[in-house]
Amino acid sequence: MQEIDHHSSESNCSTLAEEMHASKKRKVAERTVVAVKIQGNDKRQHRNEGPPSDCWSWRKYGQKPIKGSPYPRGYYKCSTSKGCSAKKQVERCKTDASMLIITYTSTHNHPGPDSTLATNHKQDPDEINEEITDDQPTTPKQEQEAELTIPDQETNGEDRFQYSQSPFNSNQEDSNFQENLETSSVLYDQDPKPFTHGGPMEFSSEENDFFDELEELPSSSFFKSFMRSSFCKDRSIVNPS
DNA sequence: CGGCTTTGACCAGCGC
DNA sequence: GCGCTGGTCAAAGCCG
Repeated sequence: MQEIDHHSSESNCSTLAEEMHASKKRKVAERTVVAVKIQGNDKRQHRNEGPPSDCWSWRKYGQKPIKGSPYPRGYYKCSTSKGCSAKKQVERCKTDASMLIITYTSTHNHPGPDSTLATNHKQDPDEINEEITDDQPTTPKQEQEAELTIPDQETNGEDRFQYSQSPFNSNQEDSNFQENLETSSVLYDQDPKPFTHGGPMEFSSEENDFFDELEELPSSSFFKSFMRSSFCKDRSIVNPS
């Protein structure tokens, strides 16, 4: 993963970042990295580090031990739609077992889960929060738009999402981040509630629980648009590559 | 019975 | 060119 930068936890996952950088073995079209903090009450996570629910259905197709990490990485494909090429990799931060690093690859080529949201999320919601990175192009306007609207969300509907401090939380880091962007073409930034943002997302009580458990969710603007496109009714696929 | 997980094997990219 | 490592495949078993 060439484009990750988990400052997130400089303290937490510094090694992870290294690992990620080290693992730029495969050239991948587009990736979105999400750091998910798991809670102690998450049985599945603890048992098997199952994939945090993001409203899509995922089928595990592989697991590999990762060099330098005590935890294996799980490989998941989207099973919501047969032809969907969306995949994700789930691994634990080797320095912080409570952190899951989820790397989304490709995008869903079928209508968002919103339709399935209410009925299809068999995977229990886990908590997610994150920090994202991605090389997927998002229109500047979209990003701006998203960022501009965020403050509101931040101040009001915290009920669904709680983002903790992202590693890039400060402006300072943000600027540093920008620098990174310039050199790595990675997009980082954080902001609260990518899901609620944009609106039409409605979650079942189960989902709410899920979100209640969220702790930190720094997300990139791309992530926002990604999630939005992925989870919102009005949007379908962002990038059917 | 269908779908999912597990797991070993295989393939391919990258560094040396 | 070779070895290492990550990513995927596919068979077998499990579970609801």
